[in-house]
Amino acid sequence: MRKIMEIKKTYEAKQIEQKWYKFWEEGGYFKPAGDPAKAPFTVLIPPPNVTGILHMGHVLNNTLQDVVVRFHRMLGEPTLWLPGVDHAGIATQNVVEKELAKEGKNRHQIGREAMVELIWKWKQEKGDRIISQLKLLGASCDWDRLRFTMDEMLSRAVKEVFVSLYNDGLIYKGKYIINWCPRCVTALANDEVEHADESGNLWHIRYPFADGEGYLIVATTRPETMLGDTAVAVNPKDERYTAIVGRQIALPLTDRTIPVIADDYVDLEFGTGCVKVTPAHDPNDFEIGRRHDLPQILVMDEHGVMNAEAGADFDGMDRYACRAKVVELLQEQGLLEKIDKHEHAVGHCYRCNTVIEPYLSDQWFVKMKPLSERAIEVVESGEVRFQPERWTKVYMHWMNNIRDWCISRQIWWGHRIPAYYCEDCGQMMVAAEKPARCTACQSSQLRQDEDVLDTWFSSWLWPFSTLGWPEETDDLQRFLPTQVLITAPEIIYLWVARMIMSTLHFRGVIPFDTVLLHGTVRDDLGRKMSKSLGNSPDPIDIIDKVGADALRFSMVFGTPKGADVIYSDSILETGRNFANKIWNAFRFIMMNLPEGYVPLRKEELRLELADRWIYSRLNETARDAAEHYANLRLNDAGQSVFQFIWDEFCSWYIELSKDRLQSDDPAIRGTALYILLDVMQTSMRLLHPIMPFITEEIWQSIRSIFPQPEEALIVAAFPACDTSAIDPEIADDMAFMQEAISAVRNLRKQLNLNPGARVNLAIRVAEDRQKELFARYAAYFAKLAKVDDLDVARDLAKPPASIAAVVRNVEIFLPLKGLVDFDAERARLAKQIEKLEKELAGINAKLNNQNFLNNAKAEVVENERQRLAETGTKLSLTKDLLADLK
RNA sequence: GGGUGAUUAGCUCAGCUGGUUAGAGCGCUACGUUCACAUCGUAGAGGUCACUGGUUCGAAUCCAGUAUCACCCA
Repeated sequence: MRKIMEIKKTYEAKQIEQKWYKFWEEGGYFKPAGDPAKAPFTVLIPPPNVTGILHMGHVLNNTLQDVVVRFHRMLGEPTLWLPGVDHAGIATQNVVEKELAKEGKNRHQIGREAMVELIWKWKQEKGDRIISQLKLLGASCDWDRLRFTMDEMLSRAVKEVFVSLYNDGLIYKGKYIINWCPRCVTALANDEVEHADESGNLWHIRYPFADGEGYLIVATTRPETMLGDTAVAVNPKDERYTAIVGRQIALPLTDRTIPVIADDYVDLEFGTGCVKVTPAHDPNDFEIGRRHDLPQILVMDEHGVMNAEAGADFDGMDRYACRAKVVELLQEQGLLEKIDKHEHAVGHCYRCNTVIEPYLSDQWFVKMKPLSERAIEVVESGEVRFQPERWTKVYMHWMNNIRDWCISRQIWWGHRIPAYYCEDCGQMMVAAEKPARCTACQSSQLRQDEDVLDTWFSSWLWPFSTLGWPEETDDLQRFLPTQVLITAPEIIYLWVARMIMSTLHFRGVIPFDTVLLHGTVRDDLGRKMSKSLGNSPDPIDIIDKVGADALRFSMVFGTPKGADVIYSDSILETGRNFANKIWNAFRFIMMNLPEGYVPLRKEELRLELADRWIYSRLNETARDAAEHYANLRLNDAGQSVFQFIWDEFCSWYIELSKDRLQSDDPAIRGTALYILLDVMQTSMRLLHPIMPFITEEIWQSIRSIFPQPEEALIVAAFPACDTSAIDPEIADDMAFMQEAISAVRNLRKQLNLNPGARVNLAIRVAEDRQKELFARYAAYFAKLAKVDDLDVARDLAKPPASIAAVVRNVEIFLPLKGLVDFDAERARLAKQIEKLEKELAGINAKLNNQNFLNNAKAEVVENERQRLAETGTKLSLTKDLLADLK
């Protein structure tokens, strides 16, 4: 027997995890290898922000990816998980700006070049922290291929794409209403705007007709924008207003007159049914303005300060000061009808929380409609599949209503737009490299566009830019299309859809065939984890405490495909306890290993019921787990392996092996040891994708004494199901023994027997086969139910003063030595009878129903017949028992 | 306002193509320190599957409506 001291009593993850991660990384196991004849399996990481630090959302996302990747690696497919980070334009620039602010400086003071240099420096020093954190989690990415969206290679792809789309007429520069942050002085993408409900006012303002007869009332939440109004709109179906369409309004506080127009956009129900139209300061009004060819009057500058167009009274005022003044003046002039309290959603900058101003400005756009057509087709045809399937609808809805994409950002950190302007003649040139001379006037005075591209403009190229495009690299040939993309549904539009479009356009292939969308990690109150709530635990602390394996298992176990994860420390215990359980099963085996152990040869094994049963179950588990992993039902994969290891291997097989390990017969002992080791090492293979570290540790230990063909579990074969080992008859015999043992344990509990107390049993069987089974495996009862004598016979007389249980068609009697509460026993039997009768009634109802017999499938009917017989027998036996007690 | 989804044990949720005795983890109750594990073991309690109709021989499962909640978009 080995020294117990060698293996700690509780599993301690930390050192073990570090040891094996180093072993894998140095051994090059994360690189695509495997069977060259097999098609590669590739997963693209959703690149985290370079500023990011690991949070629970990353843990979920990357754990799922790693499980899938490891599973496929074990199938022998050349597997590549391609990692990378993105430069996160606004977020990163903000981080560095904040540091600058601590020194009392801002970016404008130090200038563009110095600022960009500073951000690069920050990136080298503090960026990529998340990469080392992913390693702690166990992520098996090919780190030699780590990409960054601002890498030379990826930047080249960005420029190529920009120029190409421009030349195809798919990129254009134009005036557009965008979300504008007056503090950051930049356009924001829709997703960068956070909406919050705020209580504001709805000001009702009188707009007098120009001819002096009467007025209309319009309602607005932003009265200052009236200075830029260029029309009033009513719904064409609105009979109240049909007569006034075409008349002119004298716009208050200005000297302008504006027309009344009719447009379907106007809601008849809302407010007065009249809407002021400010095309330069409201997205809906912008659209109305386009339809009716209205002027666009910009009354504010980029800092949210009113300009000359607003009129001399307001020029130079902040937008909120202006609002107050406008209201005040309207009041004075008797044009303010009323003020209502009004709840409405207000957009805020996700960075600085400043209220967003819809703003008309020069921006660059990608024309999306032409790109969307094939992207719709490939999803309709099933070439690209979303899982869970419901997200297909979300994707389609967006695709069918796609809008042009504003790709310019007024910041410095990112890919600068490759457009150049001639200082002399104003000519615009788009080119990957700066032209030497103006194409129109030959001037050499050229200036590059100040704006940079939206970060998504580099990440939408991720499927091919990371593989070396525009070079025709081997990687590109080999790994595109990739297989599974695993990400969060929030970025279906921002990223997933755009990748599909770009890859189809530039490569003519789909980027991936399956998109797995997972849920959000929430706290135990169901709230999203967020910095401001402070409800987000640091995953690194968790890994430090219980290990990455425990964290990974806990996350996977409780998370069905696509569902949210409710995280609390209590779910963590599931993984921690499981790791400990596995560890102790392993420890038990090692403790029983003789010095100089040599495994038996397969032919020397002397298999008995439990052995055949555990192999039968092992193979079923291998089959189920493989299916679940392949179908991305990772929680089910975890569930089946968990259940097999804990409830079957540990609770039954190990217990039953204990006596045999004490046997003097080397064949008996050797058989038990062999199977313990073999089932254990196979189980480690099944579990490895989810808990890579502990499984590698145990598997390597076993391998040193129980030879395995592979050198490391990470690249070991995932067990194929040996269907010949799955034996329903064996399973049924074993189930019968288990049911009987449980029944005896139950009886013991009825009597409140001490767990150590030994008992005798009498069993009345119905078939000779059963008698043989009980006789042969009496040892199981001795071990697991503390039974000494087992008296088994077909015509066995019920022992006097005994309590009994019915298992299938067998009666098990436990003679009473001490006192028994007969009332309690009668109550228990009566309850059981009631349950059985109810069940029987249900079965009878079905079988007496001619329609059921006619319509149901033959096997369903047959199944009911069998149940009728079994339940009937059990019921009558139980009734006899009760009668005996009366 | 438009869309998508959810409602099953005290809690968090499974239950995939209608036929199960409706499951799991945690929690709860009782007993237990026998030589893998108290991060454990054994046994047990606990559910009119949100509501109302419908389809069907048969509905937690399919359909319609109602209620409550959540998320996304505007």
